[in-house]
Amino acid sequence: MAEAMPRTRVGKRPTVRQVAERAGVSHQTVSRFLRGDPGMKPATIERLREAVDALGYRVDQTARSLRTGRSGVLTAMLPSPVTAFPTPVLAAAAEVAHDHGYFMEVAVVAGGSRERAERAAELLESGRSEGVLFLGDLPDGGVPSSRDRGAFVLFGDFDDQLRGVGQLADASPVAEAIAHLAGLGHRRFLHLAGPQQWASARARRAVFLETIERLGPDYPGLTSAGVVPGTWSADSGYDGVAQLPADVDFTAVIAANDLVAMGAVRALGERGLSVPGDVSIVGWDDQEMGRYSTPSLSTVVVDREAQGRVAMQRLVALVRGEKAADSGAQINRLVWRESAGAAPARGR
Amino acid sequence: MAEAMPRTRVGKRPTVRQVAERAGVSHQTVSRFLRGDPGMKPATIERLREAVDALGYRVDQTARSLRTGRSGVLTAMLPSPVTAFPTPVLAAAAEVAHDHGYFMEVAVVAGGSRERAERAAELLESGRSEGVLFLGDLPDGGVPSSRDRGAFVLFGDFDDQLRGVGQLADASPVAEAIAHLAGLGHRRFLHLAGPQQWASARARRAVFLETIERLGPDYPGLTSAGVVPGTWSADSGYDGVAQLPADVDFTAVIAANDLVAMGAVRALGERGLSVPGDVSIVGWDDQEMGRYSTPSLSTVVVDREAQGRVAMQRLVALVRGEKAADSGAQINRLVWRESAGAAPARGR
DNA sequence: CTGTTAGCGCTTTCAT
DNA sequence: ATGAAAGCGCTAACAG
Repeated sequence: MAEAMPRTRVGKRPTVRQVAERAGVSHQTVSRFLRGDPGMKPATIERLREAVDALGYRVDQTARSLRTGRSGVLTAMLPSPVTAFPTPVLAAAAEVAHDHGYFMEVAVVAGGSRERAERAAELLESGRSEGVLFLGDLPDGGVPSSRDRGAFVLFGDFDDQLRGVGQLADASPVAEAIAHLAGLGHRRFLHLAGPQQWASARARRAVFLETIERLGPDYPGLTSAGVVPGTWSADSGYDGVAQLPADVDFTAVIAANDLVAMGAVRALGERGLSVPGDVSIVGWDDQEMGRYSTPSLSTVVVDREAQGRVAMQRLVALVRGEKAADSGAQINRLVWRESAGAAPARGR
Repeated sequence: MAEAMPRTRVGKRPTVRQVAERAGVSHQTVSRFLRGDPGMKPATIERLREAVDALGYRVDQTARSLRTGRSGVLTAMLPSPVTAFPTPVLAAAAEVAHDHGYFMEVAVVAGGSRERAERAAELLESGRSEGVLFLGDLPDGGVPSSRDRGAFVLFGDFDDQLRGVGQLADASPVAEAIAHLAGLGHRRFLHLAGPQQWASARARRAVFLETIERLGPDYPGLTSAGVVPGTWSADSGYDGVAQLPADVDFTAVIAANDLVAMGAVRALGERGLSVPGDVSIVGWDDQEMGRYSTPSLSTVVVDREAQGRVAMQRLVALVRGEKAADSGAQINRLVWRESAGAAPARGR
């Protein structure tokens, strides 16, 4: 029962030497062939191609890595208590990695940012990975900057939705939304903020406050009705509104994301406030469901592919010791749907 | 400018020999220590622990893999044109892998099932991974059963939502939903089916038809108003209903998932039909937004953690040549919310 | 343009 | 309970 299985390696894979023998060359020449060495006699190449095919030979990546000291692997690291992750981000990143000759693996790490930093160090120092891309909230105590073994770490300046954080401008759609709504007559804005350990949540909150301040002179009466702390969940949006004191007055809500917005819409309804009749609301993410809900949600469309691409380009550049090209791609775009409209007539 | 970076290995990592020297033992003994060999003198152990700590030594996984022939890596493979993937599934799988001493990597592969099968073979045969877990729709032409190099492949009998497919019973909530709704007076059921290359979509469709048939005798007049082919998207649900001929008569809809359900709700509304006043509808997935939408969606709650766990347990068992324990966990649970209710009074 | 010689860092016999 | 020798499959150097 507990007899250890023999673990018989059924069909040992062929090695360079076997290929060499079959092609009538030295194993070294095979190696050259495998790496696509430019200067080789066409005849030799042909014989080698034949031998490789016939034997079904594949390079042993482990052996190659041992010798070269490079694993050819880059890691995207996800925090685990995130319910869903947009695969377009990952797919785009993987594609970029692939184009540069790397294999991208994803590590899903449960626990806090400490655990992730730890795992990253482990991956790097054990030689499994050459670089780590931190997705999600930032590791608290910074990032292990272990440069040993040629390993690099791209500091996690990409956020949950992979919002770039370097440029605070990335939360600019919040400013845009406020300006637009102010133009429609709205004056009192509420912000349902996301979890502040996430850089994107912080950015949105900051832009919210700053914009209200900045636009004040242009729109007399423009004020913040408050910033309600919360999470990324629909519950949070619902509770945030439901637990608001009765005298809080507002006609526009900037929600941390679409889920929060959806929760808020329901809570508003239960308070007898209709959207967009009494209150306008804007989310973030362009979740598919929000396009068909009633009301459909005004939101910020995020270019997930671009996020993944940009992030991975930076990591690849870093690992190679090059300088990352600063692609100024426009990643976020505000779209207006049913959940936002003109401010209600004055006087309640 | 274009000067190739020297790629100086800044701080070459210490090896077993350095540790051995410092601890005054042979490199061999270090190896034993690393693998936790039981029979060792406590004093030696202590000296080794000290040396390892002091030098900041970490095992070189690449070298170890080369020698042992086992990479210690298992791969979860995701198809790429899937907008979002529930991380709980991945997290649970990763945890199980970890508990068994494996590292789980995720590979996001763009393209069709052919590309994924190809990539799997590559991973296995190159020795990077010891086993692959196919998530998402099934590779068309079966799976590469390469047993070389001790590699195994868990055939992808897990679906998009990781619905186990072996037991068709897994779509049983559909049967349950129909029975419940029939009890509430519904007689004409419409099915908005998911993409049929996904096993779970096929299963739901099959159970739908089979249940209507089976329950016919108990509920006179019970019939299918049709099965509308579609995808997993909200668009699909919307179009499916919007393009229905005017004379199609039904009071209950079984949707492929929540997105489809949400799209359908809107299309119904535009046809002048209210949910659940005129039509009841049930989705699948328990998407967070559906809990707060108006109407909130009746749906099937899926235990994502259980799915990930079960899947990985099977893979680990397979790789080790053991037999997988058939955990009969209850994974799906129907919940009733606002979108479903009694059938409207007869006679339209 | 191709072959020979070493050796990456570790673990696995086999001694002692 | 520990040490010595050998080699996993590959590529980097240096010859030829």
